[in-house]
Amino acid sequence: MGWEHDNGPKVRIMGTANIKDVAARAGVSVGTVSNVLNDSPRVAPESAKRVRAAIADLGYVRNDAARQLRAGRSNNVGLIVPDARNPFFADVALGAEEAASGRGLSVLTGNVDGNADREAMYLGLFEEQRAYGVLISPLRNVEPRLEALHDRGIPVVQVDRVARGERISSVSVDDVVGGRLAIEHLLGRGRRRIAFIGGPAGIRQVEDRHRGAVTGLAATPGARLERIDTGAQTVLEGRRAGERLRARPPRRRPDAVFAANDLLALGALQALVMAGDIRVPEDIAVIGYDDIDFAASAVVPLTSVRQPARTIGARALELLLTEGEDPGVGAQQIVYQPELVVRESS
Amino acid sequence: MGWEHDNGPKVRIMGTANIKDVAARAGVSVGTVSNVLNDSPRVAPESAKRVRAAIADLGYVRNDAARQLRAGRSNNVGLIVPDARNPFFADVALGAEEAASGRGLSVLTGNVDGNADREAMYLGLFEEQRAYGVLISPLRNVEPRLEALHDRGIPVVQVDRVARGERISSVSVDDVVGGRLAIEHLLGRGRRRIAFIGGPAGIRQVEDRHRGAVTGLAATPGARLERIDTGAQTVLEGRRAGERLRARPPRRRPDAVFAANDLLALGALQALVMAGDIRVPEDIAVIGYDDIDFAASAVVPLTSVRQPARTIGARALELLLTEGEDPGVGAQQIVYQPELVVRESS
DNA sequence: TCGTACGGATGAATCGTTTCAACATGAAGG
DNA sequence: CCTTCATGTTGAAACGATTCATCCGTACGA
Repeated sequence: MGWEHDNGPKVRIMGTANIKDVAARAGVSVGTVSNVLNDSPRVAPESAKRVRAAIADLGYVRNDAARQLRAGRSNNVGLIVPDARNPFFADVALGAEEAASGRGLSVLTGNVDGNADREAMYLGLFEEQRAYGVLISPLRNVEPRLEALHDRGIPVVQVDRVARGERISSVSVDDVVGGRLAIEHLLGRGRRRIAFIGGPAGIRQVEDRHRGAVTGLAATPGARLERIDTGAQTVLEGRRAGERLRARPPRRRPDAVFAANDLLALGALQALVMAGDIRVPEDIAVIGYDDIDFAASAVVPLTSVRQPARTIGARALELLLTEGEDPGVGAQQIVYQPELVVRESS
Repeated sequence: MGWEHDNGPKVRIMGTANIKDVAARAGVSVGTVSNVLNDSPRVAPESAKRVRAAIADLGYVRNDAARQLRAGRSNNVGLIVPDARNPFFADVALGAEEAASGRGLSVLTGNVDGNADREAMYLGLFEEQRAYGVLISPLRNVEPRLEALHDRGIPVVQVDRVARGERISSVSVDDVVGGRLAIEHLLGRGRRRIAFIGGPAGIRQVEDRHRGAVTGLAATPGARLERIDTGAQTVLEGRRAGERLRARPPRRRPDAVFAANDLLALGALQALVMAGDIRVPEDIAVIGYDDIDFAASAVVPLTSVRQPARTIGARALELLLTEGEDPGVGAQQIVYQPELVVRESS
């Protein structure tokens, strides 16, 4: 190459070295360096040592973009969650991350925060990045979009929502059953005027849980279900809904509240007991959904419908792997059953 | 090219089309397609229309790896959080995401879950990906690592921790002041035997808050601070610590608990009041840290030290931008002041 | 008529890695 | 001495987008 001597000005700025520089410094070819990087067995120990020394000297770090370009796909799994502030999804993420580590995959999470545009943005991002796969708990129905990813060779698994079509896999919990469990529990406690507090209409989880509640109610004559819509599924919105109930004259209040998730339930619970004139569960029973950690330490420990969040995340990632390895296998729908956790609030 | 006719077998499998295919189909050069993709002004409307039609027909999606390879950096900002289950970090993330959107950047979050290996893994990942920048709330001191990223041209901002060196920017809240605020509040309520419950020793936030507590205590003779170490900063660990306190004979119990974060505080609070023989705050006052949403809806609404989580995230991202645009500017250390939020638990 | 300016379009070079057919070397076997 | 085999190593091709010097027409002014 003609610059063995006078290496002063040839020194690259630290951190810009590429595989060629490493090869030159170690006195081997780029192919050999690449073999060392991917610890292929076909490298003599002596060469490997020199290569590793050169890497350390130059502060070389592999350029993943080039690697991906060549490979055609990346080793990142995209996880798209509707609301990172909901601990339920943090748990799902944890399950996925645990399953991914050790298999050379990394999970990168995109937080949609209830915004459909951002959901589309992250889907586009992972598509452009040719992610190894995508896990998504969609806000609304985006299956056409997901099938497009699938066709591009990016495995997709829907989390917390059963896929309608037959091409996308999913891992979920039966929310209709969960809603029914909740309502039957309240009915069993003698409650008849029940309020359902739920996030923006159209959100699948909300609708399914509501539907389950309606179903469960049908068998009991005289039982009523009122629906209170909220703008989002947050503690704040729950509090607002609770305040609206508290503002009513006592006899127009429900005798039980079923919230579509624990954030709403905790907010509502707080608003109800705040003034002290309403007792939970005596006057109004409250039940939530997800059984997040905070449910147990609420003003009144919260009855809730538990979902196996971590298991869901882990299982979803495993489905992704099987599809990634063998794209031929058909889609699978895995449905877990929810579990009622009774505490003092009901 | 010789295949204008007989386009049957030439049709690419949907989703594998590249920019050349688009160019061929639109009857223009790849350069022109690229110009359309990056909406450069130098394209005749007519050509642009044909290109867009071709893109739609072929289901073309840009390959980000190739784009990044050429560009030398990506448009993704990596956010590394120590514990996604702590709503505080979800809020920080939200702040960063809001600041990023609209500037063509996406935030991808890596959850370390208290595991230093995974922290290193995500740092390596974002380095290999040549991320636009990295925001990190480090578990322990990783500044050497961060400076390496910095030298490679990847801006780094430490979140929730003041940088020691002068090369890395940071956005944080003064945890020593926060610890002092908490302890002074408890002292002001007449408490003298205080227990500090904190995550694994060595975690910076824990140590700073503890240090602040010790400082605040010094002025009051007769006041004692006991330290109870936990293995992690979770609700569960907090509950365990609370149970240990409850198991003591009444006179050996503290008269106040200061927890290093709200998760610990909520767990401890729950354990303390569970049996009913301990009253909060009469027998034992409890104060937490972060003022997460759930603090207000706890068994006994929790007094806490508030940090402006969203602002921190947003500000950190802005620092990243200024460094990204002009790498010459020096590092900045932004420190916010914490704020005491008094509720019923103290 | 010639020169020039300008809006558009072109396509080869480039980014950094992996892959793989081909090659070099030495040892073992006939 | 000639094959055959195993073990390492080589380096050019390929991945797909962006960039930029160059080129093509056309219109306008002198």
